[in-house]
This record gives sequence, C-alpha cells and structure tokens, in this order.
Amino acid sequence: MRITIHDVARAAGVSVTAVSRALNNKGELSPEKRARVLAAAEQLGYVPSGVARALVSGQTKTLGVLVTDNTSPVYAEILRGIEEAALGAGFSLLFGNSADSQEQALRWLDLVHAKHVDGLLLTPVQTDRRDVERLGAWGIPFVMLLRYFVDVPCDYVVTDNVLAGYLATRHLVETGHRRIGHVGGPPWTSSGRDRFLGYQRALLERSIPLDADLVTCDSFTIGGGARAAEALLRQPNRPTAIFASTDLQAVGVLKCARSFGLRVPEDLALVGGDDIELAEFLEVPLTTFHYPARDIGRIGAELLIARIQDGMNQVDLERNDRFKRIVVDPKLIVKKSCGCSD
Amino acid sequence: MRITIHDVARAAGVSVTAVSRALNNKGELSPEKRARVLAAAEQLGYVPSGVARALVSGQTKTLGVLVTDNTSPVYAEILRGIEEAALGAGFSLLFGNSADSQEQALRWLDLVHAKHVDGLLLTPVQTDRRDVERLGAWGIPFVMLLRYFVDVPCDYVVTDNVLAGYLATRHLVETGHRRIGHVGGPPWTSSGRDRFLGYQRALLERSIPLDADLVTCDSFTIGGGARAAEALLRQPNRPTAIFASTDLQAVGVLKCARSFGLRVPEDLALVGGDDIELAEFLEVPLTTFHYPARDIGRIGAELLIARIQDGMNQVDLERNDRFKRIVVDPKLIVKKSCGCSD
DNA sequence: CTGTTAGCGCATTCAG
DNA sequence: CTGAATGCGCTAACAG
Repeated sequence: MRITIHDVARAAGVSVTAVSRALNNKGELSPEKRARVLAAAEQLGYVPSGVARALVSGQTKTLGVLVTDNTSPVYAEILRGIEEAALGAGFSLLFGNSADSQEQALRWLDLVHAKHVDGLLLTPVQTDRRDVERLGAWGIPFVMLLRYFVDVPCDYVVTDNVLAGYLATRHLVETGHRRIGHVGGPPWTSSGRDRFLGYQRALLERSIPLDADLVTCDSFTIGGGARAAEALLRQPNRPTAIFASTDLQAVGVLKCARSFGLRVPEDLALVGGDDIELAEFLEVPLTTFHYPARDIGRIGAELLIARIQDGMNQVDLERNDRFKRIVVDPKLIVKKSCGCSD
Repeated sequence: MRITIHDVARAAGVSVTAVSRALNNKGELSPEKRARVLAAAEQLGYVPSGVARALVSGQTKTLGVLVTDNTSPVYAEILRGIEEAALGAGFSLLFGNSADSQEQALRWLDLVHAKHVDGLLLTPVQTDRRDVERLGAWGIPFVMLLRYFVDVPCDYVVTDNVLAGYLATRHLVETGHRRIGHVGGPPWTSSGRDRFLGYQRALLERSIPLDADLVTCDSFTIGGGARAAEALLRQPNRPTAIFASTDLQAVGVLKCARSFGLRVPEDLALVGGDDIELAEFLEVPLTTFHYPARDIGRIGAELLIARIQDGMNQVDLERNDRFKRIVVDPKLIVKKSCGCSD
C-alpha cells in the first residue's frame, strides 16, 4: 500500500492542505508546522504521486522521445544529450524507436499522447506527414531533430546536411576524382536528400556532370551501404570514389569493396558521414564529417522545455512565427579512407 | 482543451459509465448503445487519459529502464529488445542512464518511482546496494539485466560471463600463449568480475600461474581499454596476448598497441567481448564472444511483464523462492585479432 | 441493461 | 495562517 498525503497529515497532526503547502513550499504556513510536516514525510518515506499531480496540474513532467533507431550511434548520442537537459529540468523521458515506419511511429505517438507527455522530441518519419499532422491536431509542443520539413513551421535542430554533402564530395573532387559515386539514404528523408544535394552541388561547381548510374539510395545502415555499393561497383565503368551518406553505410561499402577485391583508398576512395566513435578504428580509418550529435539532442530538449514552461503551444507559435530553426555546421574530418594523403 | 469521457457521453447521449463500458468492452451494455458511443468517440477523436486511468487502477502501463550507457552497443541492443516486448504488451518505457553512478541511479529511481512505473528493468550500479534496497522497500517488481548479486534474490537475465572469459582465454592459451594479460572491467561489477574469473580459470586449468602484473581494471570503454593496455604494454616483460573484457576495451587496446608500434595479432594477440556489430570491420577484425543482447532485453521485459500481470510483488517472490535466473551461453567468434589462423 | 455516486491522490479555491 | 470542500478524468460498486 502506497503512502499518501493523508498518512502524512495524520502523522503530523495537520490537514492535507498543510502537507501540500509544506511540500510545495507555497501558500502560507507557519514555519513550525512546516517543519513538523517535513519531518513526518521524511520519516514515512513519503513520495508525492506524480500521477495524481499530473491529473490535477495537467503536466506530467515527461517528454516523449522518438528516434529512428537507438542502436545507431548518432541517435544514441542524441538520446544522451536529451537526457542531460531533461534530467536537469526534472523531466523524464518516454522513449521509442520508429524504425522509420510511419505505422510504428503513429502507434507510439498514440501511446504517449494518452500518457500526456508535455512535449515531444522526434526524428519524423518523412514518408508522409501523418505524424506531424497528428501532433499539430493534439497541440502538443514538439521539436524535430536531424530532419525537418521546409513547409511545416516548427522548431527544429539539425545539422547543415547540404554543406556536409558538399564538403565530403568537394574533398573527393579536389583529390582528383571525377567518377564519384553516391550511396544515399532513403530519398524521403530530408537528411538523405540534403546530403545528396550537397554532393550534387560539389559536382556542379566543378562542372562534373551528374551520372545517374553513380547515384544509389538505401537505408542508413551497414547493410544498406553494402547493397548500394554492390550496385555501384559491379558496373563496368565503376566509380573511383564514393561518398556514403553515413559512416554505417561507409562500413557497408568497405565490406562490399573487399568482396570485389578493391582496396580502400588505393582502388576506391571513400568518405562517410556522422563521425561515429569507431570511425577511426575501422579497417580503414574513415574520412567523414562531424557535427555535435549530443548537443543537438541537448539543445532540442532545452528548446522544448523552454516552450513548455513558456506555455506556448504550437498554435501560438504559428501565429507569432517565432519558431527556432537551429542549424549547426558540420566539419570535415580527414583520415585515411579518402586517400588524399597519398 | 482535452476532450474527456463526459464530452463523449454528451455527444452520444449516454452516461459516462456507458462510455467507459463501451470503450473497455466490459460490463453489460446494449450493442446499439455501444455502437453509438464508439462512433461518437471516434468522431470526436477521443483518447482516454492514461493519467486518470493510472490514478484509479494503480497501473501506469509503464516500465522503467535503467542502463549504464545507451551509447554502448550492448545496451543499445538491449533497449531494442525491451522495446519489442514492451510495445507488444502495450507498455511504454521510461528510460535513463546511470553512467554507473549510484547517485545518478538513485535520482532517476526516485523520479520514476514518483511516476508509478509498474516495474523496472535495470543494470544495477554495483558499487553499493542502495538502488536495489530502495526497490525492495518500494515493492516494485524488477528484473536485473547483465549483472546480478549472488545474495540478492530477484529475477535476472544475464550471460554466463565466467564461461565467456574462460572461452576467450582458453582460446589464447591453446594458440600457445602463456603470458596473457587481462583488461578487466570495473571490479565492482559482476560482469567484470565473472569475466576475470573465467580468465583465471582458463589459466589455472593449464597450470599457468596468475601474474598480478598482467591484470588491470578500467571502465568498459575505449578509453578504459587504452589506459589499461598502456599499463600492460609498457612493462619490460609484456604479455604476448590480451583478453579484454569488452570489444570497446579491445578497441582501446588496438589503439594503444599501435602507439607502441605493436602489430595485432603478430606482436600481440587480442580477444574482446560482446561481439558488437562493428567488431568485424575494425582495423583488425576482432575475435570475441557473442551472446544475444537483444534477446536478453526482450526476455527480461517479458519476464517483468509476466510478474506484473501475475500481480506478484517482490515480497511474494521472496517467500516462494520462485525467481527466474536466466543465463544464456556466450559463444566464441574467431576472427583475426587472436592470430590463431597463422 | 442503465445511470448515479464515490473515490483514486493531490492542489487549490474558499471560507473561517 | 488554516482546514474543509471541490474537482482533475476515469472506473467500479451500487442502486434502479
């Protein structure tokens, strides 16, 4: 049996109101009584029920966090960052993976909506917009991470993926490559598209025509990278370099290159993305770009918490056009896989 | 303004009880009314308040999950496994990292206790037992993952770490090594200790005396592995092989070996642990041991949910001595770092 | 079959 | 300063 405010009141010989006042330190109360209550509460090991508080206050002090896949190093980092900010502000985290499936995302969103999360941090599934539409309808404040929609006004924290793709590809161009393949991510994701746009821009800048045969798309995973690389490398006139959207995909490329008997970087230059912790310890240390994933999570959570505490809901924001769009710059990390030091 | 059961009742022209009955499909209710209620609820987009339900039922349909560090691949996998089982049963996950700090763990436990989690999955911080003692006092059902206490009766799901350490070390012995160093984990963790015990057993079996200079301990991270390896490799009579508790530590060993100009496996054989996804793609593909981390999470969650639904609390369990202690066997994965194929 | 009522634990009016 | 009373949204007796 859980002990309640009534038990404390009885033990301290006061009313429940007095207990509530003492514990929340608000309202008038004689110091003497306050002390008596606090002592009784301490002695009984009383813990106020968050559920009851939530029912009366309408605030659960809980944030929902929906990511694509927490086993991916980038999302794992983001989660850490979110936690840092949330715990500091007294918020708990209801966590879920979408696996980039809209159905799974919607199921999870329904679940946390029923649980009255005060706000939401999410990497949207961008195959369609049912998720963000639902959030809008519910009026729950939310902040997008890593991905955004140009025409959905909301807060988001992302890295400049166009710049990232550009830096990666330009580096390969400058190293002398002209047949540069691209292992892209799912085309419906803004991150995947933007990195591709950066790739395209770098080529354009040097007047290298875009060769459709050199552009592939697959999931942001090792397996996805391997499949995409397979399609690129089996071509008679195969690329001499590949820009893979993510380090995980780049690992897939490494694996595939090995099976083709190609050495990296001698036979195939390679640049990845995200700068995962293990990038420098791989078979071939990976040239990649870095951005502060943990900070993205932390900043997103801080922003969301500020929104919640300001009591601004999405509608208010829309009216005021006061959304924060935070974009952090990536920077190129040159290691061995691009072969530029040869 | 959130829409409530009263709104639905009014819209359908029935009492709130009727609505409750229709939605939960329990109690008597004419099919005709039921249909009318369901239609109204659907039409209004009504979502029952989990908070209110929790207050009355005493069940939040929420599980707490406390891991050491979600950025570590093993915990990330476990989290996935937990989610699989939890979502299927309609449970949400309140997530947190302890960073192996008892203070942080206790802070988080207080938080989720106030939120009335129905149960808890955790990797205990084993520096002391305040965490499990608190859980016992609260009477919240919990299941330990990856770590356990011999003298704390409770459910747990772990891998046989003694066997794991034994398999890893025996393999090195069989390859002809006699000076085998050990990069261990934090000595207060059961997983770290057990892997060391396995190491010790393998040596004993071959009558190789344990050399205290060859045993080091540090955190289960790349940095920890590098520091520990540094201590081992700078010795005049350095080991010819190292068994590192985890793959992450093994990566640290690789890094350190490189800085000493030692080639792996030619100058230094190496075996890691956990079989992280990237193990085979490292500078030197890692010989390691594997166990189903995701399954451990899933099984733990299933077990916990069964406990919750059976309504058995810790006290009942203690009386009945019916705790489940699930131990899954690890198996050795031979790659290149051990040098056995030479 | 149905609706009225009484809490779940708490914060917050509102009269004393 | 203080406490009794109200209600957050819902479920479960309880009477019709």
